Amino acid sequence: MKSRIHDVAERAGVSMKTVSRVLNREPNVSDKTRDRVLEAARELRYTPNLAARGLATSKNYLLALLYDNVSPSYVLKVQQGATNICQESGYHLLVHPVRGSMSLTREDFVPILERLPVDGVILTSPLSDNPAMLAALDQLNIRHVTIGGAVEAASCPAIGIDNRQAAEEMTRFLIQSGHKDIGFIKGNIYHVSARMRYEGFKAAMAAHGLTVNPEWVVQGDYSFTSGEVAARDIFSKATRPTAIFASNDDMAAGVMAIAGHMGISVPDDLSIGGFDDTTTATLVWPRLSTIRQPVRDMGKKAAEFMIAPPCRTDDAAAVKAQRISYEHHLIIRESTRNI
Amino acid sequence: MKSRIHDVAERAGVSMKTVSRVLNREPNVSDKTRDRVLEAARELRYTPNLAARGLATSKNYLLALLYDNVSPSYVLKVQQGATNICQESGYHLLVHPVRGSMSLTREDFVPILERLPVDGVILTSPLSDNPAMLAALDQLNIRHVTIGGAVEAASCPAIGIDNRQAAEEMTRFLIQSGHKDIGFIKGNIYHVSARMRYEGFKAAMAAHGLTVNPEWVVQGDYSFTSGEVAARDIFSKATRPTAIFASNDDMAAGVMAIAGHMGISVPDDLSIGGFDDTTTATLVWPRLSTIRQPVRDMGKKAAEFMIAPPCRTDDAAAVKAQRISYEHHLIIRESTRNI
DNA sequence: ACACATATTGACAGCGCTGTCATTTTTGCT
DNA sequence: AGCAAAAATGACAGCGCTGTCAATATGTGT
Repeated sequence: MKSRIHDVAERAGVSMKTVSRVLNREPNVSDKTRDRVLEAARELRYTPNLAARGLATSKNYLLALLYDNVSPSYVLKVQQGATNICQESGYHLLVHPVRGSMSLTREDFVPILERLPVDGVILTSPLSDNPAMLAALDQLNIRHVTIGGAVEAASCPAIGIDNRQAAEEMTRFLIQSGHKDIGFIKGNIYHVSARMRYEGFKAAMAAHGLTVNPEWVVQGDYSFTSGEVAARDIFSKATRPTAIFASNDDMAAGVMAIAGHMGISVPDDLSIGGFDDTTTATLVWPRLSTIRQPVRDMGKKAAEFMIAPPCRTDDAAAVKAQRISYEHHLIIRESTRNI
Repeated sequence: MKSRIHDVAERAGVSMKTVSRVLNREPNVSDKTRDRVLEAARELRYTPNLAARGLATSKNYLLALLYDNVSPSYVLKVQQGATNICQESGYHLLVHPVRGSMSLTREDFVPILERLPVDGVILTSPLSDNPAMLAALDQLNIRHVTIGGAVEAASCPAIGIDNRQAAEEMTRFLIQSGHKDIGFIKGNIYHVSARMRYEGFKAAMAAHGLTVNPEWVVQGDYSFTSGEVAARDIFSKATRPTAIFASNDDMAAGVMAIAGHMGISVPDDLSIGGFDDTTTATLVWPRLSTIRQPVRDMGKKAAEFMIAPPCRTDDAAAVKAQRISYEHHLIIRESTRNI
């Protein structure tokens, strides 16, 4: 039924070790032998036994993707990218939700991580910036990479975008569309990305000599509902902004829902900007102008980092090469207009 | 650093085999010994080596969740349920997208499945009803369970809801709200669920002596965009229905977008019913009336089936117990109203 | 043709665990 | 107490693979 390396070796007339060498692309195998082995393997539909290989090499050929509470489409895209790369390298991806990560301590994470039989962990925001998680990973000496967290200051491979600059760009776009009265909905306080986006917003406003009306700046948590709450809050003030920049799409959708509810027309009475270009952005009507990040590519790159042999931590250049800021793109749709 | 079963055995003053027995909850261990072993294991922070265990038992302690193109929130919920159960049993979940599954043949699936080092596969719709996939699974003798496919006729453990009855219920609700002119948007033709929902719709209409206007029945594919296209189509006819039942939430959202675009007010001019109660349903405004299925529970049950020892296929009662129809619930929100 | 360096190949142990089966201990009963 | 049956425990092999290192084949320079 299931063929072993032994069978392939016999069929090819070589030793098991030679088969192993061919299969693992080790050097020092003559071309003739290699071909013979590959053919035998193909004929026997041989596939290596992961467990045995793992036992012998003390590798698991498994990566874990950890997430908490991010939008489904975001996780799924990261997942797709990572899975792609894993497949190419004979790895597999374990997906693991972590609930309520923000109230967990290092001691809570350790047992979770301990029983994850993986060679590397991919963290998505807000886990990316969770010091307890990072400490647990370090303690257990598990390789990891973060997505969507702080990139510059990262103590491990980190992948993200320049949230500050992206938020500036969106804000600038709104300003250039004629908006002066712009509201802002802040994201989850635990996400570094949320802070950076707010910074970017303030910077762009200041750069154009506009003042930020504190009544129109509301704390959200990246959820649709928090967007609704924030919108209600803003609309309850004496004056109304002509545009609202929500720091993610879900919250922007929340604003839109409330606007719809209150008979405020988007984009005629109110322009709305989002962030992330998740499926939500095109699901609502009018569709959201937003910032797109190459999430799938980020997932790919993360998996690549985890699969590649670890770079020596004393090689500063190599370490730095593991901190990557991807390009973002401003996507203009129907939720914003010139005034 | 990493402790092995050997260390635990030494510390507890017993043989490795006894430790193994305790850890695997095998019978025939005295309580005193068990306690001693468990304590030793705890002190040493012992966690079993999956690879070694897998090699010895020729099990992998891994399940795979295969999906193609379903809505992200749906997959993620199934995933959460399955992961829960896996964790309890020391299993792990591999998540694996399969793109364009409908044009793939058995020969295409075999290599994909072959290199999946798992003990069981969980299929979500439309994979659940894909004969090529099921054939490949059978050929490779891989245990599997389907979610959201046909339940009654299934040749393997199958989990779902009664789509027909659920669709009837939604239709009945619309009719009882005073609607007589009801349009229907059909789901992806490859999904058995889509056919059943359409059947249910027709049945309910017939049961109330209402005729289905073929101009208002449009083929969709479960995507948001197809909902938009279908809506445009329906709205281009001479007369307009007072309600549209889209066979999933994404398409319903598409209808809503077009309605918004065309100045058709929901629910005043048009009631819209969805299906699935995904996050989309509460993301749009007005929120969708829809049918909720216990997706997370279904994921849990699926994992349970795969982890439990296989039931003898000659035991008809046990086989039948592996075909489960969950209860659904009609959720009434703001997208529908009495007329 | 020879000695030597280099490239290729193979024998074998052992990764950490569990299944089998033999051995020892406990229990129940007369 | 004495015996058989049952329960608890342990010794050991081996799951399928790769790392180590020794053995063999091939090539090079004289």
